[in-house]
Amino acid sequence: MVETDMNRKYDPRVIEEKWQRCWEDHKTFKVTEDPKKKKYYLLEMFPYPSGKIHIGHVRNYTIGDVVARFKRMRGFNVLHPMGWDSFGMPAENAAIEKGIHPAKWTNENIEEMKKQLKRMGFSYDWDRELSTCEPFYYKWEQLYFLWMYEKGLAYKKGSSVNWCPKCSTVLANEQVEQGLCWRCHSEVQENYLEQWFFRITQYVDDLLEYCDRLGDGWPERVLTMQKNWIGKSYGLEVDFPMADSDEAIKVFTTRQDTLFGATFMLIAAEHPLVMKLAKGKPCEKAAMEFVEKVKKQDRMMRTSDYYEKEGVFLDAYCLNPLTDQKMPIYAANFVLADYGTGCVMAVPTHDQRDFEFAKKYSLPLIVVIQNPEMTLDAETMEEAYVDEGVLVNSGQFNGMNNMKALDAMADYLESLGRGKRTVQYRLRDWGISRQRYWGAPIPIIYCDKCGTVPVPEADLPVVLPLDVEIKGEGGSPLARHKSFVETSCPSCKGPARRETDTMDTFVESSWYFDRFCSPDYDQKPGLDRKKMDYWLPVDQYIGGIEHAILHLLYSRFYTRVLKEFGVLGVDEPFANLLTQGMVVKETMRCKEHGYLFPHEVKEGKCERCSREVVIGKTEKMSKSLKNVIDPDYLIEKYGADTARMFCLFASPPEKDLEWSDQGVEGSFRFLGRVWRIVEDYLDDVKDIKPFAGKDDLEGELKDLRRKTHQTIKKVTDDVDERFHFNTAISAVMELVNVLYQVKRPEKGDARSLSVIKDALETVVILLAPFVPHITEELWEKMGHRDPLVDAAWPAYDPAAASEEEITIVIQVNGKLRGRLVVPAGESDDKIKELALKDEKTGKFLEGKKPVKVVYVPKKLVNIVIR
RNA sequence: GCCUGGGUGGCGGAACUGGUAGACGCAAGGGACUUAAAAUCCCUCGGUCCUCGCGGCUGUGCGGGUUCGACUCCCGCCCCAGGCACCA
Repeated sequence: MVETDMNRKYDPRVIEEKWQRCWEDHKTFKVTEDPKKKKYYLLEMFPYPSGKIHIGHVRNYTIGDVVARFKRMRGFNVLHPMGWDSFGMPAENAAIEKGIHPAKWTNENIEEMKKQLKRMGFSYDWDRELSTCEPFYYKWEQLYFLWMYEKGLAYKKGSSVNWCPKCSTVLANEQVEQGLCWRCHSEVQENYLEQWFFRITQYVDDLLEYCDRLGDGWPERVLTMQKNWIGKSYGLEVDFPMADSDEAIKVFTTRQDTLFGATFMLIAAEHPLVMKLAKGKPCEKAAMEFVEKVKKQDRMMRTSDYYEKEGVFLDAYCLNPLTDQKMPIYAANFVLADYGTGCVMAVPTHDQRDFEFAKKYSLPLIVVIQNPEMTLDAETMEEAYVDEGVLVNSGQFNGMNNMKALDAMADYLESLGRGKRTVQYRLRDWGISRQRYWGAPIPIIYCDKCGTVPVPEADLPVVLPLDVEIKGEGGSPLARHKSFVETSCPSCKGPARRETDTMDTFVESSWYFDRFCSPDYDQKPGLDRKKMDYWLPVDQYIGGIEHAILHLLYSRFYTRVLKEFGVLGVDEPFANLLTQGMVVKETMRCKEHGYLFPHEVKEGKCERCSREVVIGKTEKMSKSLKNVIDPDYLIEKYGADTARMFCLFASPPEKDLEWSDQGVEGSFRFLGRVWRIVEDYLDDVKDIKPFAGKDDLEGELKDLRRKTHQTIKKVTDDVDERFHFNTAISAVMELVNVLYQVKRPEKGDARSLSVIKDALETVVILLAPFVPHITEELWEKMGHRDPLVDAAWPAYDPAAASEEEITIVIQVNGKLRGRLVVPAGESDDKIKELALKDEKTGKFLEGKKPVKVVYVPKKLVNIVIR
C-alpha cells in the first residue's frame, strides 16, 4: 500500500490514542516483585479528586513519568502507582452547595481525572489504584488507630478549637478569615473540645535527628523547614518562689544568663494561674475582662499585624531566685500558654518584647549584659540590647561573656536546686479529630458504664454511613445519624454511643505509599510485610513544596509507628525528595471586566468591550486570577507529547515554570521536526542496520557519530544524576540540528546511511521517556517489532564520543586573545610552545617577557605579563 | 524581624569541582521554496566603537576583595520570591 501524504503527517491524536490503548491492552506497566531485578519505587504525590487535573498535576506527573520510564529502560523493576486522596472538605461543600452526595461527587471526579491522566500517557500500574475513601482502605487505618490507642500513641484530651456557632463545626486555622468563618462570616469563637491526638512528640528527637541523615536526598530548605517546625531548644526550668507563700512559679528559659536582670513575671492570659492569683482581689474583675479580650484577640492573630503588648497586674509577687528581688506578676497577651510552662521571666533590658511591656507599665530595668561597643544605661535605653556582651550586675558571674556563662549559670542553679536543664519543642501533638462527615470514622465507642471503649478489631471497619443528610448547619451529619451513633458497648453490651468525629485527611496520606505495595492485601494488618520489604522505601518522591512540612512530617511519623508495630521495616519513607516549582502565568485584566481568561483576550483586547488589556503580574495559576490553561485544550490542540515536552523544556523541575503559548508552539514544532527527519529518511534506512562502530569514519559522518555519542552521554547524565530535563532535551535538539545539516547520502550508500540510522534511532530512544507516543510510533515505523518502552537505554562509546581535535584558549593576563586548534593527543609542552609563538597573541605581549605561564590541560594557556 | 532560595540578552533558560559567558528554545530581522500565503528549510541576532576584522572596548543586581583567571569563592549593600513569625 502506498502511503499518502496525509498519514505521513505528524498527527498526535491518532498515534497517542493508539499507543495508550496498546499499553493498556498489554498491561505494560503492571509490576510484581522480582528478586532478580533491582527495584525502583517512584511516586508522585497523589491528587485530591477535585474534578479535573490542572497544569500543576500535568507538570508533576510528567516529571515523575520521565524518571519512571527512564529507570525502566535502565533495567529497573519500576513501581509507579497512582491513587486518590479522596476524603476531604470540598466533597462536603459540593454536597451542601449542589446537593450531590460526597461519594457520588468524588467518584465521578475520579472517573474524569483518571481519563485525563490516561490521556497524558503516564506509565502507571493502574491495577494498584487506590482511593482512600473506600472502607477497604481506611479499615486498616482504623486498625492502626486501635493499636496506637493501646500503646498510648493515640489519646484524647481537651483542647481549644476555632468554632463557628452558626455552622456548629470546628474550623481549621486557614478557614478563619479575620476572625470570621470563611463560609458564613459569623464571628469565630474559641471552644474547648475533647479531641483525639497522635503523640508525634514521642518521636520528636528521632524525627529531628534523621533530618540530617536524609541530607543528600532531600532539598536543604525542606529539611530546614522541618527542623524549624520541630523547634528544639535547650534551656532551663527555673523556680521563682512566691513572695508570700511556699509555692513557686516555674518558667522555661534559654537565657539563664540574663536571670539577674529579670524584674517581673509574665503569665499567659489563658493560664489557670491567672484567675487563681486574682481571686478575691480588687483586680479580679479586670483580670477576667482581660482574659476574655485576649481570647478574642487570639483568633485574630494570624491575619492581623502585631497587636500591642498588654497586660494586667495580678496584685501578686514572686522572688528572683538569685537576687531575692520582688517581681510583680502580670498576665500578658503575648505569652504563649502552650509553650514551655506558660510563664515567662521578663528581662526588659535584653528582650524587646519585655522592654516594650516594661516601658508601658513603668517597670524597672537592670542591665546585665554590657555592650562592648557602647555603654548601656537602663535609664536612657530605647530598645533591648540582644547581642553578645559582658555580664554585669550578675554577682559572681560579672565579667564573663554572656554566651559562655550559660553553662556556668545552669550548673549553679542546678546546684542550688532552683533550676533543671530541660529541652523544649515547638512541635505539638497532632490533633486528628475533625467534626466532619467525609472522613474515616474514629473506631471508638463511649459507654456510660465502661467509659471509652475501642471497637474490637473483628468489628472493623467502622463504615461511614452513606445515607446521611448533609446540610451546611447543625454540626456533623454523623452526629445526627441515629443508627450510626447508637450502638452497644463491646464490653458490657449495654447501650453506647459511637465517636462521631472523623480523622484528619492527612492520616490517609501518611501511609498510602505503603498500601501501594500491596493494594489488594486483605489480611491483618493490611500491608504485606514481604512486599513492604521489597519495595520500600520510596526511592524518589516528587511533589509540591506546599507539603514540605505537614504531609512529609506526618508520613515520617506514621512510618515510625508502623515500624514499631512490625508492619514494615524502614526508618524513613522517602529516600529522595524532589519538590517541583509552581506553574505561573501572567495575569490579564480589562478595566471594565476585571481578570480575563486567555480565551477572552483577542489580539490584546478584551473580547467583550474591545478595551486594551492590561498585562499584570506573573502569578501562580489560579481560577480566581483566571491565568489558567486547561490541559484538555492543550491535548486537543497539540497532543499530550507536546504538553509534556513544554513542561520539561521550559525550566528545570525545582524552579517555577512560566507558561508561554509560544513556547508550547515551539515544542510542537520540534516534535514535527523530529517526525519529518525520520519520515524523510525512512525509505532509505528502513532495511539498514544502525552503524555498529568498527570501521573508521571521516568528515561529516564521523562528526555525526561523535555528536550522537556525546548526546547519549549528556542526556544520560542530565536525567540520571540531576533531573535536568531541559538541558537533556536541548542536547537532543542539537543532535537533530546536526542531522538536518548533514549532506544526504546517496540511496545506495549503505555505510553512510547506517550512521544516519544510528543517529535517528538515538534521537528516538533518548526522547522516549519525555514524549513516549511519538517516539513509539517512529520506532515502529523504523521497523522495530518490540516496543520502545521495553528497549534498553543506549550506552555511549567513549571512543566514538571523543574529539580528535581540541580548542585551546590563549589568554594574556586572563583575557581571551586567541584560539589554538590542536590534535587531542598533543603534548603539554608543544601546546605551551605553540601558544607562546602564536602571532595574534604576540601583539598583546607588547614585547614583554612572560612572568608566568599557566596551563590548564586541554583547556587553556594563560600568559602573564607585567 | 528571622530562615531559605534567587537576580545572567527583548524573553524562558545554559555554563557540572573557578578556566572560551549567553548552549537550546522563544521573539525579531533577512533569505530560499511558492502565482501568493501558511507550513517548511537556511542565515543573522548582548551592548558599543571603528579601520567591519579570525577586530577593540565593555558586559552575569551594586561596591569592594582573593586569584594568573570570578556568573562561580569571600566581605558589605540593594532588590525579588517563598517559608516562619511574639517559641522566652
